[in-house]
Amino acid sequence: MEKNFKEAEKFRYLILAVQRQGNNLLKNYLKEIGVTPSHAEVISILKNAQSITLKELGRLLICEDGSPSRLVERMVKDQLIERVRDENDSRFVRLALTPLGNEKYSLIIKAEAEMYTMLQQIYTSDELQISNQMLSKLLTDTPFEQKLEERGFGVNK
Amino acid sequence: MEKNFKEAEKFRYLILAVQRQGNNLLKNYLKEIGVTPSHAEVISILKNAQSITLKELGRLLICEDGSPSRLVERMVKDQLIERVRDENDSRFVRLALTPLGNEKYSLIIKAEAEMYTMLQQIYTSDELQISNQMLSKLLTDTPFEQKLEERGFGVNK
DNA sequence: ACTTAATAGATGACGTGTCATTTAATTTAT
DNA sequence: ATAAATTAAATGACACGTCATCTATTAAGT
Repeated sequence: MEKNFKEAEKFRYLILAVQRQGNNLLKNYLKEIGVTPSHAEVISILKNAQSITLKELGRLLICEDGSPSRLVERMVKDQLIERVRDENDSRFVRLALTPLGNEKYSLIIKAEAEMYTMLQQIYTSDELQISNQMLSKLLTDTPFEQKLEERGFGVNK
Repeated sequence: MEKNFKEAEKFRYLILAVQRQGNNLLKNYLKEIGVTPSHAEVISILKNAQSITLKELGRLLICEDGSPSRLVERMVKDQLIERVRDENDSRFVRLALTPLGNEKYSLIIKAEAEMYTMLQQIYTSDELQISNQMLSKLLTDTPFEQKLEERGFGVNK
């Protein structure tokens, strides 16, 4: 067994740094659109799964766990999405993009594309795949594995 | 140029997921010690660089940027560290571990070692090195590159 | 039918990180 | 020597995520 944890410790901080750096980058790209990276994630999910419930959204979100009441609350206030009580079971709230939310979506796609392009300038296609495989290994048997699976980012996708 | 951003998008969410999963794991390990991952980072830095100033701490921290006044404030209240005004230039505040902070440090080391051991059970030594190289590439010419360098996690360390 | 259990979501309280501003101390310029 | 500029840290305001608790609605058990 390894008793030298230097590389492991380095990995820990690299993951933190890369996540924060990427988030800052995306935040800047999204700033002029007036949304945060979390907003962008919600809007993207809603675009691909209209009329989802709050609970289902929570199951799909990577940026937050538990029920995203607070995040949704803010986005409703910002007129990005709207809450609609379910007809059959009024415990559920179904979420939908507003016209404003739809407008933002097309802008978000462009901002994200810029970031992904930048990433592809640093990593070759092979490197990106290898990195994804390596990172995926760390999520085996964690709640995130299922989230990513349901989002279409599973191992064999 | 790639127009298919699927892998890049997957990478984005994998980084977020891995960071959050790792943070949750560490948070649980540290819970019984009564400190957070951020606390652990500060304590580790202070152990290796006694009598550092608040500003220098800010330069070294990965978990937060800017001046970590708030983080330090809470840790002082928790009696983990103490503030000492610099004799020569009383604008500066020098930070030092309290006896309690020192006690926590030895426990933190053990908790972190458990996590690093777990990581080493998932990754081979080679995989870990490759991952670190890959992640490091993303931080080229970013503020984090310098932080990691100063922390002893530079490219050739 | 009525009571109890389970479920979805909302809410209060809290810890946390960030930014802009303010305060205090030192350095520089005149 | 004095005034202005610079610097370190503290502080107020705010956005965010998490947890425990509460409310409302539906389902299950008797």
